[in-house]
Amino acid sequence: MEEKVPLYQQIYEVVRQIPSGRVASYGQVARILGNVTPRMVGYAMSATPSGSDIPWHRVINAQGKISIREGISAFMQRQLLEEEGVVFNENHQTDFLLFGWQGPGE
DNA sequence: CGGCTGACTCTGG
DNA sequence: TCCAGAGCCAGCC
Repeated sequence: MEEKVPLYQQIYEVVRQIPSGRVASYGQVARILGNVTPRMVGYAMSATPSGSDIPWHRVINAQGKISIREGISAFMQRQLLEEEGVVFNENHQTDFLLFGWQGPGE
Protein backbone atom coordinates (compact mmCIF):
# COMPACT_ATOMS: atom_id res chain seq x y z
CA MET A 1 0.00 0.00 0.00
CA GLU A 2 1.95 2.90 -1.23
CA GLU A 3 1.00 6.51 -1.14
CA LYS A 4 1.99 7.92 -4.48
CA VAL A 5 -0.29 10.80 -3.70
CA PRO A 6 1.17 14.05 -2.33
CA LEU A 7 0.63 14.58 1.37
CA TYR A 8 -1.55 17.56 0.60
CA GLN A 9 -3.81 15.31 -1.41
CA GLN A 10 -4.27 13.03 1.58
CA ILE A 11 -5.00 15.98 3.80
CA TYR A 12 -7.59 17.23 1.35
CA GLU A 13 -9.31 13.88 1.35
CA VAL A 14 -9.62 13.88 5.12
CA VAL A 15 -10.90 17.44 5.20
CA ARG A 16 -13.37 16.57 2.47
CA GLN A 17 -14.83 13.89 4.74
CA ILE A 18 -15.74 16.39 7.43
CA PRO A 19 -19.56 16.57 7.50
CA SER A 20 -21.45 19.82 7.47
CA GLY A 21 -21.96 21.41 10.86
CA ARG A 22 -18.82 19.74 12.18
CA VAL A 23 -15.34 21.16 12.70
CA ALA A 24 -11.90 19.61 13.10
CA SER A 25 -8.59 21.02 14.28
CA TYR A 26 -5.39 20.97 12.24
CA GLY A 27 -3.83 18.64 14.77
CA GLN A 28 -6.84 16.35 14.55
CA VAL A 29 -6.46 15.92 10.82
CA ALA A 30 -2.70 15.48 11.20
CA ARG A 31 -3.22 12.68 13.72
CA ILE A 32 -5.69 10.89 11.49
CA LEU A 33 -3.08 10.63 8.76
CA GLY A 34 -0.37 9.99 11.31
CA ASN A 35 2.51 10.84 9.03
CA VAL A 36 2.04 14.58 8.84
CA THR A 37 2.44 17.44 11.27
CA PRO A 38 -0.23 20.01 12.15
CA ARG A 39 1.81 22.49 10.18
CA MET A 40 1.45 20.50 7.00
CA VAL A 41 -2.29 20.66 7.42
CA GLY A 42 -2.18 24.40 7.92
CA TYR A 43 0.03 24.86 4.89
CA ALA A 44 -2.21 22.62 2.87
CA MET A 45 -5.21 24.74 3.76
CA SER A 46 -3.44 27.91 2.75
CA ALA A 47 -2.69 26.29 -0.57
CA THR A 48 -6.29 25.29 -1.03
CA PRO A 49 -7.93 27.60 -3.58
CA SER A 50 -11.43 28.87 -2.86
CA GLY A 51 -14.00 27.27 -5.10
CA SER A 52 -12.62 23.79 -4.63
CA ASP A 53 -14.71 20.98 -3.15
CA ILE A 54 -12.61 21.10 -0.01
CA PRO A 55 -14.43 22.41 3.08
CA TRP A 56 -11.32 24.17 4.33
CA HIS A 57 -13.47 26.38 6.56
CA ARG A 58 -14.28 23.38 8.77
CA VAL A 59 -10.65 23.19 9.83
CA ILE A 60 -9.71 25.42 12.75
CA ASN A 61 -6.99 25.50 15.40
CA ALA A 62 -6.88 23.55 18.66
CA GLN A 63 -8.37 26.50 20.48
CA GLY A 64 -11.57 26.11 18.51
CA LYS A 65 -10.79 29.42 16.92
CA ILE A 66 -10.09 30.63 13.41
CA SER A 67 -6.36 30.78 12.94
CA ILE A 68 -6.26 32.75 9.76
CA ARG A 69 -4.75 36.19 10.17
CA GLU A 70 -6.79 39.23 9.37
CA GLY A 71 -8.35 38.82 5.97
CA ILE A 72 -11.55 38.23 4.07
CA SER A 73 -11.01 34.48 4.38
CA ALA A 74 -11.21 34.60 8.16
CA PHE A 75 -14.50 36.46 8.03
CA MET A 76 -15.86 34.16 5.37
CA GLN A 77 -14.84 31.08 7.31
CA ARG A 78 -16.86 32.19 10.29
CA GLN A 79 -19.83 32.98 8.07
CA LEU A 80 -19.68 29.60 6.37
CA LEU A 81 -19.52 27.76 9.69
CA GLU A 82 -22.45 29.68 11.12
CA GLU A 83 -24.39 28.87 7.97
CA GLU A 84 -23.84 25.21 8.75
CA GLY A 85 -25.07 25.61 12.30
CA VAL A 86 -21.78 25.99 14.11
CA VAL A 87 -22.05 28.42 17.00
CA PHE A 88 -19.29 30.68 18.31
CA ASN A 89 -19.20 31.92 21.88
CA GLU A 90 -18.29 35.41 23.11
CA ASN A 91 -14.66 34.42 22.76
CA HIS A 92 -15.17 33.71 19.06
CA GLN A 93 -14.43 30.07 19.80
CA THR A 94 -16.19 26.83 18.90
CA ASP A 95 -16.89 24.06 21.38
CA PHE A 96 -15.27 20.84 20.14
CA LEU A 97 -17.50 18.92 22.55
CA LEU A 98 -20.50 20.07 20.56
CA PHE A 99 -19.25 20.49 17.00
CA GLY A 100 -15.99 18.55 17.05
CA TRP A 101 -15.65 15.97 14.28
CA GLN A 102 -15.29 12.48 15.78
CA GLY A 103 -13.44 11.14 12.75
CA PRO A 104 -14.00 9.52 9.34
CA GLY A 105 -16.06 6.82 11.01
CA GLU A 106 -18.63 9.19 12.40
C1' DC B 1 17.24 24.75 -9.73
C1' DG B 2 17.77 27.22 -4.77
C1' DG B 3 15.72 29.60 -1.14
C1' DC B 4 11.81 31.71 1.31
C1' DT B 5 7.25 31.61 3.23
C1' DG B 6 2.95 29.85 5.16
C1' DA B 7 -4.34 28.66 8.20
C1' DC B 8 -0.43 24.66 13.80
C1' DT B 9 0.58 22.19 18.11
C1' DC B 10 3.08 20.69 22.17
C1' DT B 11 6.51 21.19 25.93
C1' DG B 12 9.40 23.64 29.12
C1' DG B 13 10.82 27.65 31.87
C1' DT C 1 0.72 34.26 31.03
C1' DC C 2 4.24 34.92 27.44
C1' DC C 3 8.13 33.34 24.57
C1' DA C 4 11.09 30.03 22.01
C1' DG C 5 12.19 25.71 19.68
C1' DA C 6 11.20 21.56 17.06
C1' DG C 7 8.61 18.86 13.42
C1' DC C 8 8.00 19.45 7.91
C1' DC C 9 5.50 19.74 2.41
C1' DA C 10 4.25 22.50 -1.61
C1' DG C 11 4.08 26.61 -4.43
C1' DC C 12 6.27 30.77 -6.11
C1' DC C 13 9.97 34.01 -7.72
